[in-house]
Amino acid sequence: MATLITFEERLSIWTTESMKSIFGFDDSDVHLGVAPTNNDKFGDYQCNAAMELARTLKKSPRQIAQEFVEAAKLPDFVEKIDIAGPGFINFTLSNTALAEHIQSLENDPHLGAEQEGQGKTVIIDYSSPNVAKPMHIGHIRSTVIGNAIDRIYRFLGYNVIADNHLGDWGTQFGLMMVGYRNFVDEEALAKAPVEELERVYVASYNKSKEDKTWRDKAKAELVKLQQGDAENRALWERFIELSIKEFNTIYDRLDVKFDLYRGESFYNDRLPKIIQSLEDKGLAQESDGALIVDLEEDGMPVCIVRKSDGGYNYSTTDLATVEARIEEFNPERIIYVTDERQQLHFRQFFNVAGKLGMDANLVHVWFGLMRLPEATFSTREGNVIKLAALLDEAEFRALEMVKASSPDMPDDQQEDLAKAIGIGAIKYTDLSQNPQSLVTFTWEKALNMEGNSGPYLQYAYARISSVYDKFQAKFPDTNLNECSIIIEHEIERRLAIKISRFPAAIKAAAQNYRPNILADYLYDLAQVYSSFYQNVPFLKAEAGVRESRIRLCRSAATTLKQGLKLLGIETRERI
RNA sequence: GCACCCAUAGCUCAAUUGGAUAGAGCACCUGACUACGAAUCAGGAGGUUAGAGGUUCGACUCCUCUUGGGUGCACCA
Repeated sequence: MATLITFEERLSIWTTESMKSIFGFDDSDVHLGVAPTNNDKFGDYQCNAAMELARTLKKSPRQIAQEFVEAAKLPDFVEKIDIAGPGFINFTLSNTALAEHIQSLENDPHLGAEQEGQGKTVIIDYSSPNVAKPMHIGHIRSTVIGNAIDRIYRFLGYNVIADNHLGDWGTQFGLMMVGYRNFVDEEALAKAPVEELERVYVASYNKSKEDKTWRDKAKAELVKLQQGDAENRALWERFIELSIKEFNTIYDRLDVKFDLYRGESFYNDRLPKIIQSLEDKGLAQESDGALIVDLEEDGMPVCIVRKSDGGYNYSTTDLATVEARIEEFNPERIIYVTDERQQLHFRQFFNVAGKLGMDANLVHVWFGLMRLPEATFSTREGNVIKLAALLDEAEFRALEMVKASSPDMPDDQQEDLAKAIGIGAIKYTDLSQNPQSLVTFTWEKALNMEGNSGPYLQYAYARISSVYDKFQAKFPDTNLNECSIIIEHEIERRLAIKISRFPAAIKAAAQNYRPNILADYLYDLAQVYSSFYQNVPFLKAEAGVRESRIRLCRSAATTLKQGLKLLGIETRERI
């Protein structure tokens, strides 16, 4: 297994130790390891330490590099070392070592990725739609990004608990109760439950604005619900049940699975205790009838933990949620995936959690809002796109494409393929950009099927699969595992290097909570593969070279498939 | 008013977190299907990284200011 350590790690360990012994120091702030080069003409990995060490060693960077190169004994997997520019030390791996490494990766289900999460539990809180409101385009990012992070962490060996923290509690339910009893259309409810519930809510909300008795009635129903009134409770449970059922149809289409569906209401019993401990610690104080935590010292506005009417709000619920999660799961980390508007809230509540001594590493992964080229999405403007409609459209466009390019394929296979491609396109669009950037929604971009897109990757995968199958049909007696990979051609080398960097991409994506790092990597990999495919023969290559190239293809395919799976994007052997 | 975020090719986005000549896709131009699958490939053109200072061997990246946009800021979550 030792050979599965990445070249980057092996080289970094080696340069670090060599630097220390050659120049005689024990520890240093300087980063002595290597990084991948961004251009193959500089070799495969570079070490930049010489420049940084110039000051402390009082020598020129070139001189430091020179002394290092002369004194160091190269590891056997390095073919070449040279100095360039101001003092970059560049390393080129040996082709033999590279080939052997790729071969050994084939036996590892994790393709060389270190199982850093063994024995650690991580809770990921994502998607979290509100009960009785249909999921719309604003929910896609939390769901898709959260799910990719979920998959990546599982892959790294973490015990991941995916928790859908539904918005199932709050003042809106009073309005829902009265609205439901007066306006509901049972037929519409049977057809599209959540849409009808939303309509009911909006109608009730509008009426409450001009009708005070309506408002009072809603409030009374809310109090009854909170006090456990059986009838209201049953109705509320029905809202939740209908909502989850409908959300699940979306999650099924997106291949998203949660371990828990614990809404805010799950933590209700704990809220008074949270308030109590805030008061016991002298953290909370009365202000205008509300109970607040003053965060001025920490440079933030006050955090309200109990409203002047005695009700609790989401900061309190979130605190209780953390407390409960720590007690039950003892997580090493809790990751929240929400949009950027909640940054202040999370900073406040993380701060208060710390003051309460809650011992968990709380991380807010925020992403930029999705907007239209001309405006923001808003319910009032009526320009919101429902998530179901978005997925329908994606599958529809993909189906047209499949029918055009594979007219002879059976209908059910065309449909299955269209789903994989359509959903893949949507997910990839979202996952291939930095989460923390404002996203402008266009149908053209969301459903892009060419160039840097999900379908491009799926297509590359299908082409490899096809070649591989043809090879097996033509040479049924060849056992590829007995045929060595031989790296000679420049494009073979590029592909092998690319494959060997999969673990680094995964690691960076996990560390930064940015699936786009993985998406970028996979796109690069697919590009190198496509170039390989188009520029050198393999089925038609001479024996020996042929098997080597097919085996390299197989490695690329495995990596591509695994990587896409971690983004939640499906692959098909035939497109 | 205060705080957070953003600004990169005509458009949509990257840039291994401070490294070498800032890269992709779309659109535009040129070339490659009688071929292991053209949803592809090979190439061309396109940049004062919003602007001005600073930090250092080195800045799209860090600091300060300016401009332009987004989002929050006491009882909705």
